[in-house]
Amino acid sequence: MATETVENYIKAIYVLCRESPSGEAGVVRLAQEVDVTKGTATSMIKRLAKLKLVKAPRYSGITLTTMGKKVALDVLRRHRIIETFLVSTLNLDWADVHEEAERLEHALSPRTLDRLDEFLGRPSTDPHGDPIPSASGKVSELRGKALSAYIKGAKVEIVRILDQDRAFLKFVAQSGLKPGVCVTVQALSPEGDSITLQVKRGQSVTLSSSAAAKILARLQ
Amino acid sequence: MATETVENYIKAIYVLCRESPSGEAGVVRLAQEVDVTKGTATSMIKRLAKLKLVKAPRYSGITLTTMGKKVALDVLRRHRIIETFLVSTLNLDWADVHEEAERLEHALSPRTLDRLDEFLGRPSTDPHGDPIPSASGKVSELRGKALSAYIKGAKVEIVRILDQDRAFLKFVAQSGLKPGVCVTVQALSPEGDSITLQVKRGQSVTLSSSAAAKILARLQ
DNA sequence: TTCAAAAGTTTGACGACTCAAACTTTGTTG
DNA sequence: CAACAAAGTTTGAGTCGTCAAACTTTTGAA
Ligand SMILES: [Mn+2]
Ligand SMILES: [Mn+2]
Ligand SMILES: [Mn+2]
Ligand SMILES: [Mn+2]
Repeated sequence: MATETVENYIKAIYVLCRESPSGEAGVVRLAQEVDVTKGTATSMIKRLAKLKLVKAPRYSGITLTTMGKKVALDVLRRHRIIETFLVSTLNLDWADVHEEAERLEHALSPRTLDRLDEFLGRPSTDPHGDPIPSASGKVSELRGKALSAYIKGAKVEIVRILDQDRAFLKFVAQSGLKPGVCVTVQALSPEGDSITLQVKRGQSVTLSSSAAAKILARLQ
Repeated sequence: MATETVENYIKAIYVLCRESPSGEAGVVRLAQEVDVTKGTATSMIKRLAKLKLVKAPRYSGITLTTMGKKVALDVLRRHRIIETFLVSTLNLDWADVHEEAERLEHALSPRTLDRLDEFLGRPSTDPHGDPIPSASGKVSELRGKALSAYIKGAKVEIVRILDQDRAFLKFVAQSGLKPGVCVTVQALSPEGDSITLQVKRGQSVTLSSSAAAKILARLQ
């Protein structure tokens, strides 16, 4: 089995590859993500390559091998099932569960994970709207577009928040923008670089475009 | 915070001290318990002493400091609450949960532990009858005497199994001797070194004295 | 009392993970 | 194109946790 550290690097590489248009991860971003120096990240990447989990040509981008992807989706599945449990069963705060799951994801056996999944009713997304990979390693990442991509008057349902940052999540929850909530695009201001949403009758929220880009929604 | 390895050593030392009549742990037994060589255990003990978690005079017995005891009870609390959850909520097998808790016990934050404890209704013992230390670090170890200590005809209730070994736990469960069950001492055979119990009307079980010594019960 | 076996310690070495700091390559940009 | 910043790599060193094997101390039988 991959060590806890290895799992963390692989998961981070997976997420970075998703995010980047080139589909490759970079050393500096990876180092930031796992909170080590870039030298440390470089040496770990060499080890991951030896373990056949990544491909990393010298001075070039990092990508996961098929095996690496499998490990990443496995960790992600554990992470998201745990988050779901912490929120829906133990009533922990939406914004706090990421950190906790970050540790617990490495300590669950397959059997216990499956029992937990069963207990939760086999959920398809976690509390942030992130899709939960299946036990066989399949995941449907595509659901919804960024709030900033909709036109004025659009009635949409929030489906996913693409950010684990506690402060951001607190703000999102405060604004009543959790997944499942329906909102209307009230105004778009390219000059002001912002978007205004009507959450409920009489309650509206203004977000910067960069914030709106991290909130996915779908029509109706 | 103490590292996972440190927590495991401290917990093992606590348990060994409980078990031994002298109240002290030995290096060889400790090494067995945490599954390392005795040389490794010795060097770890030196580190634990530097951390002020144990007292360990050279060539003599190991004891926990007040701080060490606090750490041990904290880990034990986490371990037992997790075992309770795994059995009573996720329906995992009585005999399997020890291993699982052995890993999870190091990954729970105090807040999550408390929520879990609350969710479970603040249980006072785990599925094996082991007492759960309070959040403030108090525990009542004394409850019941070994089955082998009762006289013929005694009607007793099983309260605790002093062994985490899977095979033994499977056997105990098979025999219907889980905590909470009431049995009658049917026969004692000092020659045969065994004890026979009536579990239900018509169903009886014979145990060796050494097995019976690991099962605690109380009158009535 | 003696002395072997058991208990405990020391030594030298290793793998995993990390850092700081010096270094090399790559990609812009004037 | 030159040169410079950003990205990536290398080097040397340190901590943690571990082993095997040689060593020392304690202890309990003969
Ligand atoms: Mn993690
Ligand atoms: Mn999430
Ligand atoms: Mn453990
Ligand atoms: Mn137990």
